[in-house]
Amino acid sequence: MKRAAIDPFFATLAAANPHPVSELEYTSVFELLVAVLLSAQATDVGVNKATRRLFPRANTPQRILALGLDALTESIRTIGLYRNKARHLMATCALLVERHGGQVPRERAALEALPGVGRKTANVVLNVAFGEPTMAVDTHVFRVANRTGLAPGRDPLQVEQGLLRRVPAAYLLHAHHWLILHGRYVCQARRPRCEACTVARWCDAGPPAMRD
DNA sequence: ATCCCGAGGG
DNA sequence: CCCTCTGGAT
Repeated sequence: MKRAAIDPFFATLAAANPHPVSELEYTSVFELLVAVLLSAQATDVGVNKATRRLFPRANTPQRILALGLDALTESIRTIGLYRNKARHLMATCALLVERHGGQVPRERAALEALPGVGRKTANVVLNVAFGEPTMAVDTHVFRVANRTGLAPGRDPLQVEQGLLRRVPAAYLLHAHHWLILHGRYVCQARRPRCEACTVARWCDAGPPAMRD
């Protein structure tokens, strides 16, 4: 993708999604952290199904610790990788209580020190909960950035650096959600819906007939 | 590089 | 059947 195309690319996505909100359901920073931790290799629909069972039973670190590993595991059993996620979440809750007064920390290093929390999850929490201009690179962002030529890279970190360099500052705060929504509903993995795509004219993979 | 791992779509 | 889904730990 040409550099001059990047601004109109995001302006078009922004116009289509005036309020780019996560489709994950949460009512606190801690619930956001849990939802994102559970979202690894899972759909938002699947995450919401699990958190609708879990949060009424326990939606604070203390309550999850009190719930116990077995009950926690049972509560999220419908989601993929659920045993690892339950173990990680339990350990994360223990750390939050021991080191952070039961609060979700705002520092990247502290976030990434939590079991089950890697760079992508930390970037989401920093961006969505604390308003920092980070770029979380998940499967959608990775695919869209590569396919369109917006920010090509072999691994997520490389794509993240490319996006931080290339995405205009005005769009940086919401670029994460725009790229996810675009990837989920238009630029799908199996069969990208180029015929319905509003930014195909700037896309490296767009049909030649639709390109500038 | 490999493992984890259910649900939904094609 | 196969692939994909807002990855992280070993």
